[in-house]
Amino acid sequence: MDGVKQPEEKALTIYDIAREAGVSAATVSRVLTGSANVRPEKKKRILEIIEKYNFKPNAMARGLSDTRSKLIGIIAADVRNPYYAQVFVACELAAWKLGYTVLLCNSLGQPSQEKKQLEKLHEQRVDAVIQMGGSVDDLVSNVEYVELVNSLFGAIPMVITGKLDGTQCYQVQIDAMKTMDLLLEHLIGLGHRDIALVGGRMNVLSTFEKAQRYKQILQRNQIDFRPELIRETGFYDAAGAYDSMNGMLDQGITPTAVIAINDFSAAGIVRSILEHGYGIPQDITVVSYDNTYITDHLVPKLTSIDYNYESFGTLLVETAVAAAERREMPRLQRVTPTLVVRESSGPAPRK
Amino acid sequence: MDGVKQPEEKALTIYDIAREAGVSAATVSRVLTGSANVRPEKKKRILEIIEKYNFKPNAMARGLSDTRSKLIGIIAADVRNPYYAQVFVACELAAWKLGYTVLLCNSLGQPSQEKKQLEKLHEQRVDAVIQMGGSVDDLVSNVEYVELVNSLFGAIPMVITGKLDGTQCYQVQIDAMKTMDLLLEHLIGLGHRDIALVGGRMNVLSTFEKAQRYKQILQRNQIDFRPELIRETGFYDAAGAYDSMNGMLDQGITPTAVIAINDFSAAGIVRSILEHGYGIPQDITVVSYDNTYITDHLVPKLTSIDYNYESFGTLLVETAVAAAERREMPRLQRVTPTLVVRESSGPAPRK
DNA sequence: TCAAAATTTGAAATCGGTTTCTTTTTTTTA
DNA sequence: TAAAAAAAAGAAACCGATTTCAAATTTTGA
Repeated sequence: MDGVKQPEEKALTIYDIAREAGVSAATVSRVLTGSANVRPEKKKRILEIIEKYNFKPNAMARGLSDTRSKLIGIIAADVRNPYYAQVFVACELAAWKLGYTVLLCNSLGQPSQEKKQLEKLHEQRVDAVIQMGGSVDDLVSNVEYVELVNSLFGAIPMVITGKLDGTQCYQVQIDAMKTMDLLLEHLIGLGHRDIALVGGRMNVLSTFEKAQRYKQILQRNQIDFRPELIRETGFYDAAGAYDSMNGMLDQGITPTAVIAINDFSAAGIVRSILEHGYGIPQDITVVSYDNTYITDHLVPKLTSIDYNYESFGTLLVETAVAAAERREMPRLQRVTPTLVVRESSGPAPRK
Repeated sequence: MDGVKQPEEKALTIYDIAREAGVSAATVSRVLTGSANVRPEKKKRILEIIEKYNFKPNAMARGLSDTRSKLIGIIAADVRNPYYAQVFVACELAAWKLGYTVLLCNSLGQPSQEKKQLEKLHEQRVDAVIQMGGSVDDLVSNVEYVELVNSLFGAIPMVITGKLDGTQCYQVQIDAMKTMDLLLEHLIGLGHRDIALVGGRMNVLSTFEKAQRYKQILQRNQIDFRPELIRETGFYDAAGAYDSMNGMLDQGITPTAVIAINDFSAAGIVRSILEHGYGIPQDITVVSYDNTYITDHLVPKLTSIDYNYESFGTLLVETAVAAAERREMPRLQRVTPTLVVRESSGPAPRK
């Protein structure tokens, strides 16, 4: 093969800069960190040399010496799900502003993978870990994972989007109850009373909370709760929701509105409804969670709950950094969602 | 606030392990790296202690000492685009298998950001960088970026998915010509002759190549090239393609097939076509690039070009690691795409 | 059984920064 | 102008691994 070999070349060190500037390494370091005074003319000279070679101090050496890597580990269930991608990008931006870099790991729904990744992040000596999805979203916490987190916790603070019983993790949650309040207020306001809830798994904290709130609000509005309108699919994908919705419609159960547990599920639900010959929203209204770009791509565009990703990501990172720097932070914080109304929701049809 | 402060706790070191095992740190290190023999009974004892405390060696210290961080930096245009997310996850999996961890940066289409990120990755002393999207996809390479890459190249090998003139970057490309061959073979085989190409920007290498090949293949099939059927939108999003497709249809130009430059664009095109009262694929066939889950979510499901993400990601990472380890690798490698036929493509309607 | 060879092991240097502790230089003030 | 105070800068230790080199131990074989 017409192979090519990468040239070997070592990067400059602080000593190279020091030599060229005729000062000691300590002085260069002081310029780099700004931790102490350096005579202006020397400082200028050193900065010029740094600039000239575009010198960047070795982060490993720096991190070793001050035991701070300036790295934040992020464990997400799967960035291919735009929900996680949105949160991730928001985190990256926020981290960048604070001088931190992010290390992303996708657990892909495998608890064993989460463990390995957390250990790997520890090995990299990340200053903090943010975890979203996976074990930290389960209603019943995974004992093994709890143990690992606890054994690491003194060294690595963790910020999670759900909960992990028996740990001291910082929690930044989206107010799940509030999301359901917004959706049902919207739907009931439009005259809907037969409202289905499709997708997800009830042993996921947020899904469970949503379902609980759903029942509560129906009751408060004197609407009978019909168990057959809640469809737990086990997944958060389109296929599961599609099958589930097909099942419901095939059984002759026709709600006037459907709440999809996320945008992926909404895609499957929309397909099922259209294939059954119903119009959206004339016959059936569809609303969803996450407000990813999918809401914009489907026909009709979806009414969806927005999590305000920018502030969500910012809060996650700020909490992580504060914890890393051993500043005081509330153990639990909540982000307020909003409702974005688009084409897929309309008044309930007359019976 | 009911604030909480993170406990301070230092992680174990190799010296702690050595002390407890009654050996020197060097011996522990030898067990960790497997670089030299250690008497079996000692090795066993040391491993037990490591296991007992779940000790993980400090990656910064290790990296400093052997000048290998075992980190691969990835600069992507935007993981919120599922195309990049798919490639990224494939890279992460491949990297993990080789013992590397990935650092993800989203350049979000800003060249200044790319520069900063590349410098940051250098600061972290990543062993290699993989870049997809942004400057490395431009037909005309950005001089400033080329300079930066060249100045860093001795220290950090780069693998890119496009090209960067004047650099020695390793290239792993998707065979763009082949993608167009597959699509046109499919469409022409179905009887289509009025085939539009919508979305993207011609100063992006892959898009340019696709358009070139498009003309070539039409000519080869004695089909007149109609310039008004190529619509450069400047973007790779749904909105741009939607506007563009609306423009085309409103002008009374009605192709029987439309090639969308990516799945996002396809979403916009589908919407436009449906809103104009045409059926897909009865009246107009739509095919797209990327084969992300979006193809599955739209109604109808999209026929799309698949890049075989797993092998693409694997090749990117293997090239990066080989370059990092100064092994010989071909400068240019290509990945072969395939066509996935779904509901959105059908025979050309009779005139 | 004992010297020679082979294998293990530990002490110390090293990687490239930061930081403490002195020493030197500069500035202030009497 | 000289002494005291303040500021700047260098030498050296340190962070936690790996690795070289030399010393100690074990194994081999005559």
